[in-house]
Amino acid sequence: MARILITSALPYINGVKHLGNLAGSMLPADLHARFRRAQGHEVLYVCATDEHGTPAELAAAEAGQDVRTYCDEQHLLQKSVGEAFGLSWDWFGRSSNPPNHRLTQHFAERLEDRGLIEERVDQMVYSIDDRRFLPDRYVEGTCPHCKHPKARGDQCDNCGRLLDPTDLIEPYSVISGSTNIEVRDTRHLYLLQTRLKDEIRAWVDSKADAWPALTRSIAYKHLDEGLIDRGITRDLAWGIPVTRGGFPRPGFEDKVFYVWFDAPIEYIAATVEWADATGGDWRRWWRLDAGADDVAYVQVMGKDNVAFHTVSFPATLIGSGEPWKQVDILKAFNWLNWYGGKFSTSGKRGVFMDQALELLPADAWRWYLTANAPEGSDTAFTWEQFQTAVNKDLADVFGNFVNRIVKFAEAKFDGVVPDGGEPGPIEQALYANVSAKLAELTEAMEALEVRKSAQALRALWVLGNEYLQEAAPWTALKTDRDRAAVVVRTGLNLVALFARVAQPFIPEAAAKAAAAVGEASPGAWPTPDGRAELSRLEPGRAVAAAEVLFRKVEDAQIAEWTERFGGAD
RNA sequence: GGCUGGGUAGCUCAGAUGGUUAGAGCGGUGGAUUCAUAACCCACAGGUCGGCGGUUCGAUCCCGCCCCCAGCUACCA
Repeated sequence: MARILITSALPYINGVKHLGNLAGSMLPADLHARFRRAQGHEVLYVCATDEHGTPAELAAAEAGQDVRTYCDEQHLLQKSVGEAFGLSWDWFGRSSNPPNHRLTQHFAERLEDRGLIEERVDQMVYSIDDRRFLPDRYVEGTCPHCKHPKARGDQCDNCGRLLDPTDLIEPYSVISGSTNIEVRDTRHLYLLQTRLKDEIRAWVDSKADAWPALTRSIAYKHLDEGLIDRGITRDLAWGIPVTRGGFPRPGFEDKVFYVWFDAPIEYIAATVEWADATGGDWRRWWRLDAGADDVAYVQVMGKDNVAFHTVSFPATLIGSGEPWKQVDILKAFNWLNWYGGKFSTSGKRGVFMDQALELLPADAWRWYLTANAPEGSDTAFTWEQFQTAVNKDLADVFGNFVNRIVKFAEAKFDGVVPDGGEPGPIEQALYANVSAKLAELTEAMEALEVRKSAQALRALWVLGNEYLQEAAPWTALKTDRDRAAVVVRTGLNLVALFARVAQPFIPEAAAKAAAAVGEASPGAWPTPDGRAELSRLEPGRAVAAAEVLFRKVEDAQIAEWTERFGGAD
């Protein structure tokens, strides 16, 4: 038994997340957490809302709320939606909570003590009417190169050139539209990553073999281009105050730490929140000097987050000089696309988590999003494919298998696991096939290969249908009741097995399937011994057909949803 | 612009350290079966493996150039 720490990228506080966010971080992390728990490992899966930064302040203002109230509401909303999706967090924290304040300030002070922090003066655009500094992309104006009228301060979307806000012709604030803006000096703290580059590279070298290609290449890209020093504070009101010696840092009273500095620290802080609430020991998971050296730490995220997790956050931890647990496996996902474009909050493109649950149960979405996870490249969401995944895989192959064999047992064997007979050649072949597929599934699950895992699981379900087709208990029953009893007993064992291995993917349906054959769920992850795993249910045990596990999605529903959510352009 | 990843059957994607017939699911066609959610099971798919050129006995897999999509480019997160 091992100890496994799992974190998924923190969802930003600004509204319920769309299916792309779910598919690329929280869901695969949950899949792995459930799998590892079923294997009997000690698992801690933590997540949190990422609450600081400019967008949160602006969204709160737009909602007419103060930021704290806004974040309180959004946090509860995201928490409840996540739970409704079956995300099995051991803790879902908040980056705005006190533990993260303490830890973030600790790291910054610690880094400064070690000579890795420096004050520098930046020039930033200040909007006089908005009374705030503006990040580059919150300034827009006319592109000096192509004359596009809505070029952002960091880049022109029309001609693709990189820009400075001062390059723009007739710049204005995106927030208010005001042209009453100017460039002001502002003092900020910089983390001197240049002094850590050798240590960071050495650390990446030590880890990279275990990382997938996407993760590894992004990490080395940043290292090879050369690390630069990073500003870790911002001119904002909402965030973690900048301290020195435990007191407000002179000259930084109106500044806070940059959201990307404090957000990853929340992985640790969320564990502190968990420990405070449950009496657990957070140091045992995070401090190598407190027993964390045997922890395997898995991070799951979208590809846009990789640099922060392979370079920036490690810089913080390495620079502290303290024995912090660092990531071992870093799994990154590409994007789930929406009909040729992206899912987009502002553009109301795509389906959001709360909306999805209004349409169908979480399991339907969980299955689709894992079986079609954007692993190797960006992946397109289509309603047609979603319908197919639910109808074919879940209803026809899995749901129908459970239903057909349990109903048969009810009709012909008094609703109990039948006794009598001995396994024959067909069962021997089944044992071998099941053993092979179980091994394949387990291997893929351990490697966090999500699509491959889903394929192996489906292949396992197909083995059940193939077996019934070949063994044909309905025919055997006419001449040889013992033979039929063997087949039905084996089939019911398959149901129990399927429920256990399906549980990480589709926990609700797996629990129903397990209950149909009198099993609890979640059950233990099976060994790759097909014979043993299919000989577990004792004869005489009562079984009862569940309600239909998965109802089919009708063409009319797909048409309606396509209409409602935009679907094809 | 630079860097990174991707461009494979109608659709969504696997895969190959270069070598006889490039795979899966879905869709489509044919067949078998009747226990079950008109479900399941079996068989069949000939796609210039983005384009052009090169290396090689041989390239879809190596090299060069080009085109397209995505990400990052450090003050969006």
